[in-house]
Amino acid sequence: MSHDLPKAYDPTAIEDRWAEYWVRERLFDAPTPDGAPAAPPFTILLPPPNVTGRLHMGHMLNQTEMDILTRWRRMLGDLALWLPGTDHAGIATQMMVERQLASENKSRQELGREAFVERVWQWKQHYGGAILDQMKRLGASVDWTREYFTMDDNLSIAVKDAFVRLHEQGLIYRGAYIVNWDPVQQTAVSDLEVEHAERSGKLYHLRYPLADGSGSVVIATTRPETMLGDVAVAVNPRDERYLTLHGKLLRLPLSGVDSAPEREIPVITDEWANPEFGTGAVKVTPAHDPNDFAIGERHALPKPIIMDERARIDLPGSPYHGLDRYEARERIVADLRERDLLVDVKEHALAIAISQRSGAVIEPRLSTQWFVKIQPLADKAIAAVEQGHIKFTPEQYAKTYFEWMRNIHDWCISRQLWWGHRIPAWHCRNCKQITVARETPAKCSYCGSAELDQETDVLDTWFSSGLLPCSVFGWPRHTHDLDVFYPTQLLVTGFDILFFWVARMIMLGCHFMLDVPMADGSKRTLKDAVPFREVYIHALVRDADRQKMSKTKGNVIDPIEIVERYGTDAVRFTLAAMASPGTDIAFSEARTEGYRAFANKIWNAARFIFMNVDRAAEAGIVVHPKTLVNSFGPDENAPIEAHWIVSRLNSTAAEVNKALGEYRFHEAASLVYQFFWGDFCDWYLEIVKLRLDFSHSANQQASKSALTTLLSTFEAALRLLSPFMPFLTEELWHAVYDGRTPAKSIALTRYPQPMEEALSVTVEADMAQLQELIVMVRALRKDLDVPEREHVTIEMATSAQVRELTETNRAIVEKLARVSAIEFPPHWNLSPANTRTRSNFTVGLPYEKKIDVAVERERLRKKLEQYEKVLLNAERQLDNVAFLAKAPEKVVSGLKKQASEAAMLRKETLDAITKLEQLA
RNA sequence: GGGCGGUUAGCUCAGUUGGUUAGAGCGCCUGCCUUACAAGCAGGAGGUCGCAGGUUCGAGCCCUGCACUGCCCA
Repeated sequence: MSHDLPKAYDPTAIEDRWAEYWVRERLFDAPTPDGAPAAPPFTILLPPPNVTGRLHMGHMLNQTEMDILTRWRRMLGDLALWLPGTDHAGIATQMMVERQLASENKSRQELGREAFVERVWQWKQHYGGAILDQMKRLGASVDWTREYFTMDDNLSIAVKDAFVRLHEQGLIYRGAYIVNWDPVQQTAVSDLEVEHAERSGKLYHLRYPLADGSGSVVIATTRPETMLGDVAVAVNPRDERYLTLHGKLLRLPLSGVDSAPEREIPVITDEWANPEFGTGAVKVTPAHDPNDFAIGERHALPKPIIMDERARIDLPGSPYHGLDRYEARERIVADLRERDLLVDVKEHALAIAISQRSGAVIEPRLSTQWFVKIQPLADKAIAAVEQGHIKFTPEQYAKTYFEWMRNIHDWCISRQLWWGHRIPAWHCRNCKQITVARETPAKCSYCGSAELDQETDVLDTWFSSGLLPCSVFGWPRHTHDLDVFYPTQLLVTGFDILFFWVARMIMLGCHFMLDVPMADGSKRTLKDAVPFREVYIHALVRDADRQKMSKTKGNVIDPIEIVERYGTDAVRFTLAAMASPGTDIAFSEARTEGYRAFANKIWNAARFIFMNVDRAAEAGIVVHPKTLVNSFGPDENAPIEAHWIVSRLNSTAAEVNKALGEYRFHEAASLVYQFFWGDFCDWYLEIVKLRLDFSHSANQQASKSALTTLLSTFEAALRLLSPFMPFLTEELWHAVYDGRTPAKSIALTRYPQPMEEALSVTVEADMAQLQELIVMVRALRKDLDVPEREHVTIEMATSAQVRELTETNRAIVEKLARVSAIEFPPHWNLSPANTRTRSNFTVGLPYEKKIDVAVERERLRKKLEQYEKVLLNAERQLDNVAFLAKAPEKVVSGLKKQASEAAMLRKETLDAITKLEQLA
């Protein structure tokens, strides 16, 4: 047996090897079954990381959770399919390549669209696999044969098809509206890609003179430069200050172009004007403000655009033409001041919109874009969750989801980028009509002209990723994959893309899949049209001080670096152990260090076990690994620790399975941890050392039985731990079988399931009794300063039952508490300092120690206080008639028992104090 | 402004429909190189569960108010 394990666990020595093995052997491929699947499918889709991305802690948390669940479900026997892939990430990728071009002093405009897109593909071939390679290294158990990229041909077909269908259904329209314009990227971005921040700014009070020279109006604005696009000044109709001005014309200062006079604009009345804000009079710039746009619509005002795509003033002939918006602001303010039209400048906190991608301040801008009429899709998406076809964990996210979905706006899906799915619409040069089609049309479907130009805009990236749950399985074709794997079971993701992606998948999935019949040909209902049945939303990974990680703060933790230092398993375990639903994770290296120690602990337990297997083999006792896969249980005559550890294993398995089913990763992880370290190593291994005597004089049958239970329990415990620590368990599991494993990987074995017959309440209670005794003796030894290595005699006073238990298991107590003899004297002569009392027994240790009466008195006083507190609390309730009448019997009897125990302990302690005072 | 959360040991967090002495990891103190493991073993200290009321036989958990704090949306 290759049992020469190094003394300390070194993850770097084994992880690469297994990561490569898993991929090479295609262990996690889930080929499409012929016909109906034999096992229930467990399908899960990786939220596709940006193809430009590098793995960060959020990814690692997300993937750890998915991997734990997928490995678990696979080990439960499900047909587990985890699909990996990347997102083409329109803006991010385009930016990346443009930056690369810039370093070569080139621009995409110089290159031209076709060459630029070609260049992006080259970039993708080169660097696009980085994040998936990292995933491979971390051992994600995905099916690599099904890897997708959102710009793949088949997924592009789905995108085109979805667009055309929505268009045919009248759910796509094109129109001029105010959008969030990113002047750096020069594209529209969605509301969701815009962040709001508070900045200190200024509120300018400007005077607009009346055209007839009879006076003026003072308006307040935070953006004076937009005055060049003003078409009116609005006042509230009920604002008495301005009643006389209704309908009058104002002369708009600085609006002269070339030698033309300044424009005249009307004073209009609109409820939007808030008498409380500023001066109560507000300028109206319909092309550069969403609210002003609405006013413009209501009053049929013109909507002149005064800035170009880069947010520079675009008014040929104006002295401000060509100026950047902020430069223009300064100039305009200066010019107004010079003309005495600047009345006041006040400090003002303003909310500004920032483009998430480029960091540029968003310029609201009137432009022609493509939109999805979202209400019909949202209605289905709301119904799907309301009717329980999709379940959120934590539940509160359903509320957030509803809130957003019920206040949804039409979705602007066009982007002025080159990298992405080009909108399948063709403009006719002749009749100006638009032809939308799946294939490039030869002629205009309106006038028949062949002079067609394809729309230059591309689709929002989320339009394609929103289709993934259908498109990865071949939609719009009705494939067998769709029959088998759709809907997916689960989506694991972060709350930050709840609206971006989760909501859109639900909308698009519900909308399109309703038209795809079920495998048996029956009509699909909403229940099976949903893209996934459950959504588990995880929290944010923060740094150890709970700060959000950010590049600017410099507190970003690189998961790969941490993995290299502590091992993948330790990092995974840290994330799992801290992943309590709904709570952000403050990632702490101290915890990871602790879990590396845990891995090391298991490693060393294995070394100990293998050492004994080898020793046994030398004595001719061979435990065949083959027997291990069968259900096992110690024989009737086996000692208590054998029955106990098997019972603990089974109850732990029951709890872990339950916890994983409810996405309680932290609970599952700590249960396994507790079992492996606490029960298995601290207690069972120490006890079992008593049985591993393979000399000829020993009872070989008993030794063999002990070794079998030891090895079997360990093997099962490895399986229990495997989804959390796949590398370590894979390595040790192969070692357990000495290369003759029953499967290619521990990941392909079965997850431990609780067996009723292996659970024993009695054994667990008896063992708890022994543990309590051992802990008491150890504590007494410490108090009495007994040297660590010295063996001592102990005395006990207890019931016949506990006495029998203790005598039967004398060897255990003697070994674990370093006891040489246990006596049951008829009379108790030991001093209080040498005595400890628990509810079921009193134990004493005859040992001379100069007693510090003060210390001992203080110790007893504290104990007394504790018992009295418990007693008081119990009596208070037991004296209460209402409590006795209303509380459940179990609580009452439990409390009675507790009260009598506390009373007894209290008396013992009081006696001890009395004796102590006599000594002093 | 609207919505959703959080406040429990020095730190980071658990605590499932209210029910018997509120737990864990790390850190801290003390003693041990006990031949699987010093990345270890053993023992220990440490909490009036943010504050104030209320409901209940019973509240860390439910209700109201307050304070502080985080996030989302407008």
